[in-house]
Amino acid sequence: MKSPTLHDVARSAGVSYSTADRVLNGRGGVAEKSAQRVQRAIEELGYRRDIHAANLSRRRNYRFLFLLPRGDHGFFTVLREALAAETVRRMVDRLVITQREVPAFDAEALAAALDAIAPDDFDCVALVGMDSAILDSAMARLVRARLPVVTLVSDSAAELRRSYIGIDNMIAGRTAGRLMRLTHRNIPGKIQPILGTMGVRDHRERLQGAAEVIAAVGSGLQILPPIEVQDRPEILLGRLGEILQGDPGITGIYSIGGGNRGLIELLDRMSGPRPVAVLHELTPFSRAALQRGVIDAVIDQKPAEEISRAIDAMRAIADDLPAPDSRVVPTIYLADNLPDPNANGGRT
Amino acid sequence: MKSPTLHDVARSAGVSYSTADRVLNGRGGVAEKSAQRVQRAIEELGYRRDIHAANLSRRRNYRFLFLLPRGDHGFFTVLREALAAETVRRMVDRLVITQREVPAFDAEALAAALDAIAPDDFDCVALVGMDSAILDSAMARLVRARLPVVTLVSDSAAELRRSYIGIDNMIAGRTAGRLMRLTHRNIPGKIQPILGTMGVRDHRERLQGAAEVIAAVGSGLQILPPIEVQDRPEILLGRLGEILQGDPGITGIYSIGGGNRGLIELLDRMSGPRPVAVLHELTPFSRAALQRGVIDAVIDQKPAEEISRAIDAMRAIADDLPAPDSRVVPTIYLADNLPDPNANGGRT
DNA sequence: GGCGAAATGACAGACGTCTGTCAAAATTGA
DNA sequence: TCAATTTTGACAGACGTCTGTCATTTCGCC
Repeated sequence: MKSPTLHDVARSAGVSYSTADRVLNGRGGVAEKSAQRVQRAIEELGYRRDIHAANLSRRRNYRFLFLLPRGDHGFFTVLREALAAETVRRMVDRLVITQREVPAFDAEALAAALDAIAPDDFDCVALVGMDSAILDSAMARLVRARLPVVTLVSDSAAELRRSYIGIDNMIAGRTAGRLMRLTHRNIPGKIQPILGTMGVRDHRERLQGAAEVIAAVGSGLQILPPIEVQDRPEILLGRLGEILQGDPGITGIYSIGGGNRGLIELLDRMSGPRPVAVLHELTPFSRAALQRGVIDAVIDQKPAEEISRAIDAMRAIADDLPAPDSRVVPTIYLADNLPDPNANGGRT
Repeated sequence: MKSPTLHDVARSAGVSYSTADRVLNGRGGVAEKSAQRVQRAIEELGYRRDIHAANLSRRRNYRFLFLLPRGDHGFFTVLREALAAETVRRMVDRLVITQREVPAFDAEALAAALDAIAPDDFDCVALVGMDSAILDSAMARLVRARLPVVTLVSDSAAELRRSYIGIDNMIAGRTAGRLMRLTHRNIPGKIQPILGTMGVRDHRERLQGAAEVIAAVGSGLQILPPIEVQDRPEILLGRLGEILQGDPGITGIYSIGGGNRGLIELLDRMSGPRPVAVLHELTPFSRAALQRGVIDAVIDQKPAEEISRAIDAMRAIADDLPAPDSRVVPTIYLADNLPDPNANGGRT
């Protein structure tokens, strides 16, 4: 009934506890054949080390560092809050989580933050990846110092990071495209994509995914060249305003990332029928817009779930278990299936 | 840096470890003022008992029993598999989970299964609720025997169960309704609901939710009287076949529960444009149908997540912590955002 | 057979908590 | 004031693992 202990293993292998321990923890100084007998006993008995007893004994804490983008960017705020909630919830499990803020979209600053880490202070680091050679080499330095790194929300340096936790942006884009097709069923239309900048891979991928689905033969839909708003609401208001005026045939707007607030403002001011609007990331703004019917759908990557899974992955890494990548499936929120805003999103 | 131990608390309160322990574990025989000093010290130091050390010491396992419906009903199969996966994943956390199967939709059998439980063998029981006085009284007996119960997927006896983990079916129905409106945008249409039986509260609630949204003023949509298929595919094939023949104005089908396979079969055979089809529960069947474009959307309650949260709730109950209800938000799957079928769904 | 090195076993003390026992101290009541 | 209670403290052994020390045994080799 009860699971075997290392003492049981030792007895079954006909060796002393000390020897079994030396094998289990790879301390060396064990004859080959003894080691094999211990290994066999472990397998036969189905021994699993009691990780909690082990952690107790070694006074071990899991010290994780999260480097999260600063700023009132809606999504990052949600992400930081999710981490804060998870930090206290996981304290009981010996998780000591440190949250540091770094400037958003600034690879050099992130690299500098990495360089400032004392590798012995943490067991694993999580960061939001970016395409940048400077960041890559900073990550390489960390990894060389034996501090594992995982990427969160946005991947980078796939050979260096131990795990990526986030959505597949191509899938997110396809999902948006599918929503456009469903809302258009046989009716021809034009979809206007809006994005921060084509310089961000995540945005490019979403656009590509959406384009694949929207422009498929028989969809009757056409996807227009994207507007780049560079995170500046006035650009959005101006350019999109013009375009909508000039072409009343626009039946859908896909906001790929950035500029949600400006877009919502513009839609709020529109009179008469408005295009179908699909946005990314559930924030207080997009939630309110959904609820008052100004937009139709929000595709969300569930930051709370990403945080929770990232922590799981980091713990697996710290415990030397295989940590699989964790692809989060983007979820679709409509006006009716919004999560309870008070719930801490992730779990319970 | 490191968190205080009960020894620290005792020292700070000026009492012995024994006394602090007596207070912490409510063993009695402690003078009121000593108890207060200990309590104050606990608060001042922010003491949190090390639950893992405690469990180690008391040789404690969390013994949970799940009573899950038997049968190849797609959803229940997924649910059982999710539990099996979670059972092994959580073994490391001292969770000993027993899974027993009971006949599906059979309140008396479920009640009998409850009566057969030895209350001392488990720390908490999870079951899929049903409206039934017999079940209620069996639950009452268990609760009186000090064995807490949580409901999963479907609620019942809200005063007896300690926690409900599942979706709000009204919300699920509204979400389906919203999908119908989005796919119809201004185009009038008729929506045909299909359900197992009006005798199941979950189905009634979904229908009601959908009706609220579909029949709202200005939607241009009409909701037809539901077809009850009683889980018998031939009824569905016959009745729905007739109806579709007779009324080509049907533009949407909402399958509320049960009969998915029959519906998919029928849609597969249809030629020409088909109505919008929204189903519940992701199963191998509905997934395949989504992928080949025979249906448009699946509303899923994420069984793996429900299982995971149920376990969390049960553990909280066993540890005497408050266990909040956990409303799972129904999620929408389209052809493009399907989860990886190999992933164990829930976590990691 | 004897030497050195390698391998092994035996302990002990720790981690933070639980549980039981027993004696000493403090408090209460008559 | 004394006895009966109540309260308290001290201790020991446990849970399963880690870690270090030290003595003993075994082995390979000359």
